[in-house]
Amino acid sequence: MGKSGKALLEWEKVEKAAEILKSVAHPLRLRIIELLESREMAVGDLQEFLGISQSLTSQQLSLMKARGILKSRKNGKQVYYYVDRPEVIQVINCLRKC
Amino acid sequence: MGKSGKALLEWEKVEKAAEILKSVAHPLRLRIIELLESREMAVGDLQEFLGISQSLTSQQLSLMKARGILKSRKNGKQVYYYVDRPEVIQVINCLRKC
DNA sequence: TTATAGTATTTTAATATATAAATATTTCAG
DNA sequence: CTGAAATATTTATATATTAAAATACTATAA
Repeated sequence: MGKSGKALLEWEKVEKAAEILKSVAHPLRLRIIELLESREMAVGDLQEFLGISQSLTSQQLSLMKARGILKSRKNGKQVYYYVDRPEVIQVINCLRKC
Repeated sequence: MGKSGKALLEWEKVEKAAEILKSVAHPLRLRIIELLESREMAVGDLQEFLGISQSLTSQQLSLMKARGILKSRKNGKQVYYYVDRPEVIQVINCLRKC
């Protein structure tokens, strides 16, 4: 089994990983991802669930969408968001275990 | 097996988790944790390995120590740092797999 | 002691993030 | 069309983070 330790991430990947972590390292955003883990949800429902303003909800969603964490789908007047990056769910599961 | 989804984290825990993620969501800090994953290291060695200034090295280490991610041990003039929170290593392993 | 190697802290300036508030856009019912 | 519901964007302000530079601290050798 060759060398003892695991290989380090390349620097570019470290930066990418840090960016993903940053996108998620916020209480509201973590909660949003938890909520979206099992099903897609419309903005309004998320907003109600979180008890925060419409614009704050939308801002957080846009941020995560821009960084590739979430995707969205339009249905009439509603916009449904869902997780597009399974690894962030894994990360949260890691944390949940602690 | 009762309910279908997993339970959401309590709000306090969400905040704590976000704080931990934030402490780690930075390329230099991620790299430092990777380096410390298998062994403790002295500040000077880390500094050389990372190719950054002494004070930046120390600042990052202090930050993570203050947040409970790292601990340190003094030996003469040197200070050795090591990871005190195994879960952050797991999180990084999650990311490495992607 | 004193000099120095190793580390830590403080200060500062630039940049980024968080949030609220106001405004804009889109879609559909009527 | 027009109005209203749902969502998005913009703007402004407060706060936090980043990183460099300068300075301070601490342990040891001499």
